[in-house]
Amino acid sequence: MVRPRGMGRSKIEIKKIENKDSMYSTFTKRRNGLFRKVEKLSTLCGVDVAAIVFSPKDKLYAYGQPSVNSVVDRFLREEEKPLHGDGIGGDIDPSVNSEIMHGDIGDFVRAKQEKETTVAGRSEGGGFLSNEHICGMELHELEQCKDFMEELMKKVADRVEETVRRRVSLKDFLPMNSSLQRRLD
Amino acid sequence: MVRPRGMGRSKIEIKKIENKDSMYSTFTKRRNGLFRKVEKLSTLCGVDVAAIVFSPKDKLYAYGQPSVNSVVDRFLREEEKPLHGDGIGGDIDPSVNSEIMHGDIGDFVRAKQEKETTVAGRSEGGGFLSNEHICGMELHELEQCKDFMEELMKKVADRVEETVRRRVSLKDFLPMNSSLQRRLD
DNA sequence: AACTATTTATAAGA
DNA sequence: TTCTTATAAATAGTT
Repeated sequence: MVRPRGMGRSKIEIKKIENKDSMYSTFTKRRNGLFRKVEKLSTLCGVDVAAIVFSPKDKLYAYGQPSVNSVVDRFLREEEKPLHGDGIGGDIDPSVNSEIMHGDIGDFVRAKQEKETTVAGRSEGGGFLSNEHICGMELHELEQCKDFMEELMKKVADRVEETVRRRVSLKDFLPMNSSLQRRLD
Repeated sequence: MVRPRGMGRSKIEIKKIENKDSMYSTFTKRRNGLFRKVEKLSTLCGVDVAAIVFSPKDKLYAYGQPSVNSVVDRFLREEEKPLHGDGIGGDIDPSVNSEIMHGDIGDFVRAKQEKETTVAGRSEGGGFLSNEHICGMELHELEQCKDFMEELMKKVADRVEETVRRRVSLKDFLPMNSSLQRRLD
């Protein structure tokens, strides 16, 4: 049977798409494409990236590594600093850049990966706690998960105390709190 | 005149690029590519979009329509609304209930999820994050650890919300993230 | 920066 | 919505 050979893509003008169906279709495809790009950029370069998109119906979609909130919080902290411009539809190049090691979580994770455990903070593929995992858990399992994470937090907090040699409360782990950030920058 | 120079591109694995020169080059190219995508999506669909990127040296780059700040502000306002959760890597579905769109990013997550992993977090002994591990971490690594756990917390919280469909007192969770806290209060 | 072989993204259709 | 496929767009490796 002779299929009229698929029609391929045609070049389109970059201007608002008037046909609503086409527009929604394009929106979904391109939004997904954008998020894929974010993920790849983040993984390839070990950097924090986020994209925030409002749909034609004003629904919010956002994606970020390590999380949208952490990137936004970081953005806001930078914003507070003077000496940088915000481009309207423009770009920003804020002042100082410290020599912070932007190591991936994979640094400490990789060591453990030998034992079949992928920790996917930077999702290299459903890792340590994938969405599938979490969605497959019952409440009691979630509770165990909670307990486990509490334990981890304590360990980390303890370690921070040792390292920094002064009191560090768990509050310092709040993304908004800049004191820890300052020490790390 | 046919010049045989220039090899074409080759496919690359999506994992951290170790060679710094290549990495910086890739970072710049892909960051620009990302911003181009943002602009096109915004124009074609008439929507607000922003992308925030931190470079390997922690410099901030951002682009948005109509401006980064307006999109971020809008994002934050949506964030404050109750009944929505962060998903994988931080995709969000505010306002409207259910119809969760975790599938968006989840698409490629699923695709890579050929390898099942165990919820290794609950390791009984010497698991994912042993004391050894934590004590071997530098501050920047602890920071990464923090971010990672924040992400996990969100996933779990989100799952609880979906499961129970009512407010659940996760206040017992450690106060790691203010926005999470707000949602749960 | 520029170049170009390839890979990736995607517009139209089905 | 999902898939197919021709074609446009992005980009890795190199100069």
